[in-house]
Amino acid sequence: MGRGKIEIKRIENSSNRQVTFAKRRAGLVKKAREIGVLCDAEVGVVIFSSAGKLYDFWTPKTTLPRILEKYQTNSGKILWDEKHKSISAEIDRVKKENDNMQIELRHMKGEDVNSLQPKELIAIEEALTNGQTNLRDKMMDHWKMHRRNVWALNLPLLFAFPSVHHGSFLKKNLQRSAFYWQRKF
Amino acid sequence: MGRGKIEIKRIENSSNRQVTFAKRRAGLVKKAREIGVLCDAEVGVVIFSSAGKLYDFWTPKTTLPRILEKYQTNSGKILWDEKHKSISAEIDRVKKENDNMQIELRHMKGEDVNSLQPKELIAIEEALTNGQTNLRDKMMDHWKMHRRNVWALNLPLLFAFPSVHHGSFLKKNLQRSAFYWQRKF
DNA sequence: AACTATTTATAAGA
DNA sequence: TTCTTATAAATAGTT
Repeated sequence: MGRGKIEIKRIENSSNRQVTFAKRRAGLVKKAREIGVLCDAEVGVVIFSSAGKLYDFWTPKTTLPRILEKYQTNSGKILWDEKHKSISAEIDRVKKENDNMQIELRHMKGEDVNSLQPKELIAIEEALTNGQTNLRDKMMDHWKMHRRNVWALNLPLLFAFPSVHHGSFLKKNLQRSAFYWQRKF
Repeated sequence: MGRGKIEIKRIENSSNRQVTFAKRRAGLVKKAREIGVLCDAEVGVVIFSSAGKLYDFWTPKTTLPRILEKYQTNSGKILWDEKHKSISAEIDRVKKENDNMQIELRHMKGEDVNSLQPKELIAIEEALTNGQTNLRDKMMDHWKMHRRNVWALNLPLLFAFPSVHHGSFLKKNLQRSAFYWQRKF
């Protein structure tokens, strides 16, 4: 429909292509609007130019989410799946991580260990022992720093320095250092 | 464009409307295809008849999720948000749970405890001690059952029964029960 | 950005 | 309905 007939294939001349795009885009949207009005239909048109710019038209009252929802319902296609897939994978990954940590934590509390093998039990006990050792070292540092601070401030040193031991650091020392260890900070 | 000019308003005669819908729908899709080819554009057309039936067209290689993603990017409209929100909240929740467990686990390994308050340090030590106690009970049960089985099968009891102790159950008993504790199961 | 010769789409008729 | 065709509308090439 013009001075000459054209073949339907990509217009190589860039400025011609751009002009034709603008004309036909307007035409397409006009047609979409018309069929919407004439036939009482819901219509959506989405166009991206080759430059990636978006043009769209939706019949009035038609929000995109609404049309998409209808689209999903009507087509039975699982529109959201593509998007959801990656996100679901992420959730699964995190949940798995979660489960593993939960199990590890429970094991370190001595729970759910009945089905474990001897080697596993030993590994857990070792982890607990290591944790205890590390923690006690840190508690000792904490205490030493406290003691230094107390000394520097020329305050009386209230409690005996907790000695290294193999039982419960807590139980053996809590009483004599009760004030220090129980204060808020 | 026809035998007579028509006003662009809803066609009241239902069968006329239906015919026009079919014709114009075909025309619209043809135009969409043409602009897609001629102008190297991505085009999508979605049409719902007044009866709710879906017709659509997408330029080849254009999946709907892809065009929607582009749509979102280009339009800045938050297409996915509603669907997204709940799922994102779920991720956040799980990730938070994850972080907390990670912290707890690290604490039980004696890591990252420098900034903790005395009370918190004590709680962790207590947790470790409890875990150890529980675990050792279970290990003891494990051992007892093993011993019973051995007895019932009338096999020689290879190792001494591990005695209760306050040090490392592992260290004190691993040597004498090495075979049992180290076997695969 | 307008114009207009043509092609294309389609309203009404068969 | 589907096919036909006169006419309206869209638009390719031009200005």
